[in-house]
Amino acid sequence: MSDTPFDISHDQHAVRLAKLHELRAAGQDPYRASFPTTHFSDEALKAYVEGEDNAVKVAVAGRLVVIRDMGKSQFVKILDQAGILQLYVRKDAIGDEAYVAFKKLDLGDIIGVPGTLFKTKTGEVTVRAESYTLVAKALHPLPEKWHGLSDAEQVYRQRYLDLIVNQESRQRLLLRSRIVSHIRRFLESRRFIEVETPVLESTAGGAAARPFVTHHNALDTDFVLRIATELRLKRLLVGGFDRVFEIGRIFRNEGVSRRHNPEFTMLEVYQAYSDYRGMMILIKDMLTTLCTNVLNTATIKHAASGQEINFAGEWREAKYKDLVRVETNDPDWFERSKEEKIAAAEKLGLKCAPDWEDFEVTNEIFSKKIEPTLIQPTFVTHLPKQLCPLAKITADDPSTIDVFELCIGGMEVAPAYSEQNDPMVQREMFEAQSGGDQQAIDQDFLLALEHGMPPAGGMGVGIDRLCILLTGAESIRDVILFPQLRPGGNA
RNA sequence: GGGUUGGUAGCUCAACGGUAGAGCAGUUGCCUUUUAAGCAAUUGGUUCUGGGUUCGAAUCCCAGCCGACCCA
Repeated sequence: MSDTPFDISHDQHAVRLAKLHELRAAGQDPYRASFPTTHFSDEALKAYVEGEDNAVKVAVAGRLVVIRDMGKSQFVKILDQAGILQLYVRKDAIGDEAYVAFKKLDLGDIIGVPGTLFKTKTGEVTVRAESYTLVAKALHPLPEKWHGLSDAEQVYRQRYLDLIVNQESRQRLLLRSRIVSHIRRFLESRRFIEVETPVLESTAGGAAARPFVTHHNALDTDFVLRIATELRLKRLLVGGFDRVFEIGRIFRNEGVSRRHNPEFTMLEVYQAYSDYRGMMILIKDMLTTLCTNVLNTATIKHAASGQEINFAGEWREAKYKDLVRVETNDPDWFERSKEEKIAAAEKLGLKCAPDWEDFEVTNEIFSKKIEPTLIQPTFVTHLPKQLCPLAKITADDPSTIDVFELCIGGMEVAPAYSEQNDPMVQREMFEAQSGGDQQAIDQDFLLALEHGMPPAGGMGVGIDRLCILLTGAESIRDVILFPQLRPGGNA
């Protein structure tokens, strides 16, 4: 900026603003309304005909992410949704005036380029530019090209920068999109219908969790954000929608951690006339086809343990009580008193609160000592009935329910039940759980059950956790585009 | 909520209590098939904020803000 009275060469934002004003002064619009493209970058690469340089015409557009200036020609790379594409821009091809302007472009600018495909001497399919259009000027510099953006806070707060500059992030989040898409297609192919149920509810049901509370002004009523979609979807079973699913945002007002975001995505599936055994087949088919169709592999590397997780072959099935008996090395564990259980749990290095119920002590052992060791896909079946009031009681053991928890990579990925459809039993289980608090019971749901709900298998799949597993991510924040952070911050 | 740890140039990172540096990016030159392109020159700082200790603080102490990890 030699004609600028002050030296702004150190201030990249000011330099870019000056270029913007220069363009406007020359009568050009640095923010175009549109630019017609013919190919995404991957399509352009495929469209090249081997040995026939400059035979195929394309028009591509994207963000400038690499500029290699060699005087009278430049190699640049643009990034679009599909990936990165190289362009070759020659002074003698686009004209002197346009070339001078092209040299003033900055990394981060978005350009549109018509041209022809050729292969460079190093074998990279490249667009030979015939002209170019600046379609959107970037006023801020991109993060460093080699290391990318590594400040976790900025990665989450300015995800758009992370997506531009960190290709692993980009790939991981695109993969999430494909995973969700596959799940939809898989279920639809089996005649499940996708439905949408309310996020705002009067009572939070279907799970045990603290809800977010909000207020409706016109109705002057408090609502809670849903903590599960279960009770709504079962009403649809009553209504004759025999196979339904919802991929819905769930909100739980609890801590944030590597495994928890206050809002997360849950798939819930219900299939009338099936049961938890039917859900086993469904989830296994869903995950194995997901692996073959989306990941193109039957095994994935488990980031935390380094083990290979194998989705092919038979999946292990184990009863909850058997796993606990083995872990505690006590065949009579379930005959012990609560005090004996607490003593044994503390010997295993666990802390138990004195006000815990008997089953909570056992479950602490399960979730802290057993679940983390279940790396290969494992169906844990027949959980104690206190853990879920919405499932059918096991016929030959009234202390357990007909359910499984699918554990993979040491995490609970999908719980499934034979759904309770006896309205009398359901009411008793709700009352036992709520401790007599009638307000906490969803009376309308019970009324629906009294109209007759077909027997059904139901299942919940934590989409975020599934994505952690399948993408090898270390944190839930890495598979959520915009994870929850405190407002404000430095970025 | 508790413990540990971090915040320095646009980005990635250095700097024993003693003049705050490098690479990339930027700016100015050279270069018409490059691959983190190259060569030469060069600009750029409220060291997160506020207190304190000290002759002197990016560095030590206290508080706060925002993260990360572990635990509850």
